[in-house]
Amino acid sequence: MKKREVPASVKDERLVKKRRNQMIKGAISLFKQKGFHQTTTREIARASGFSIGTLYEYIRKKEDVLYLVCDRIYDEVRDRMEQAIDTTKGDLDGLKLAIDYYFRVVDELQDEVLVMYQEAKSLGKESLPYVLNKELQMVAMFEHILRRCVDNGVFSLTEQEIQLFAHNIFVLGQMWGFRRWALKKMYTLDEYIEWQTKLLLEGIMKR
Amino acid sequence: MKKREVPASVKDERLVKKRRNQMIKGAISLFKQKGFHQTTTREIARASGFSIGTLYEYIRKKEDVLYLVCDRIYDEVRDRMEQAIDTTKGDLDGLKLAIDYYFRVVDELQDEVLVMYQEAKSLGKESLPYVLNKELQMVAMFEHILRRCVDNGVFSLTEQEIQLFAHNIFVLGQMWGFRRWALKKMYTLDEYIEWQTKLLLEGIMKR
DNA sequence: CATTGTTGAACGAGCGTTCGCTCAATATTT
DNA sequence: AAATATTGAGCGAACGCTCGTTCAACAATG
Repeated sequence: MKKREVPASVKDERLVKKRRNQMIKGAISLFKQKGFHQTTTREIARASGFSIGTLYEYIRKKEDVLYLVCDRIYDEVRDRMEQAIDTTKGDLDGLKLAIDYYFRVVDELQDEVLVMYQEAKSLGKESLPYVLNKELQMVAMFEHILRRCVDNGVFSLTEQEIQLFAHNIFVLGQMWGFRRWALKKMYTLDEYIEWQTKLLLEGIMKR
Repeated sequence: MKKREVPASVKDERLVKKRRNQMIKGAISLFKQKGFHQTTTREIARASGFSIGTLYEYIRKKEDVLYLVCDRIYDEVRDRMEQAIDTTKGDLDGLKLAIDYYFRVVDELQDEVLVMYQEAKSLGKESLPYVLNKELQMVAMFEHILRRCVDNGVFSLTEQEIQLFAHNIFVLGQMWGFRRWALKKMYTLDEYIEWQTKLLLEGIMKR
């Protein structure tokens, strides 16, 4: 996945990285407040700590900033997940912990997740599939855990059910981020995780 | 809920309604293709069948169009639901039917739902709560059904669980709309409804 | 002819993007 | 080591264009 050198010049690698980081950090904080479309390139430059001219030394189009931001956020979420979750164990507590940890990551990065969620659609035909693919990779982490559980006889699901269930975990996690206007009035994060885990695993039917 | 007369003039009611309908219809089809921000007022006017000047006889700001569109879409979804769902019965089949019907409405109006979902955030501080409230009303329909079921002893849930579960139904329905890029590769609508209903009701645990 | 409805040219703020310039740091020459 | 030349990151005024919005003129209605 080496592609996507946004400009083409041959500047100092260190500097480019540093400037990009300034840019991403500044842009995320602006996108959180006003969204991608209402944020001007000049604002991004100012928030990054350099001028509009310099900004365009490191990107070609405004949309490139959005791409870099989405890319970074996904990496951040994925890194945190990988760092904390053991996808190989395959027992029920492993699954519960994965859900718990994922929901907490979404909570901690809720602004970032919201940005990505709401603005990703503004990416061009070129970048969008690349970003969506990153999302599928995260869903695949849950699929993997579920498959291990099925192998170990913790519960039995078809492959189709595994994939759907993984999507559900993923989306219901995000839901805590993008529907907080409604949910935070009703639950704390801990309660949300607890009830949601219960509903996911056991459903609502009497047993 | 009489508020929100977007302009305030005293034109012929019939005409105002007619023009607004033209506008909403034209705008929805444009927003579906290009989103709110990339759609110009001139395009909206042309798609509505009149001129830019006339457009501004019936709205004050571009955002008013978005408000009208969101408002209409919610009404459309809610009307279809109310027309088909009996919220008073309170048995298991009633719940299943409600889910089934809701998912099919989302499927049928998927472009519209997507528009609302992605663009509602562009509404101003004034209109957004009004629209979000309409969303809660729809969630409340599911809450009502669930409460009746609990009353009838079909299953037992706390009030908190009822509300969360209603949100889950609502969001997992929308998920079929906003994640179709991933889901349509795996399931038909019928399959989606079938598996999703099963997962929602029974969870994944062995019983 | 008065009222109501329609039109689109005109406006101007604001936008993304460009490009000629600056100047400290570095390399080369003397 | 002093003098000179080269580099390229950084800059921001300026450009061209788009788009939301207005309004004086015109058309239709009754």
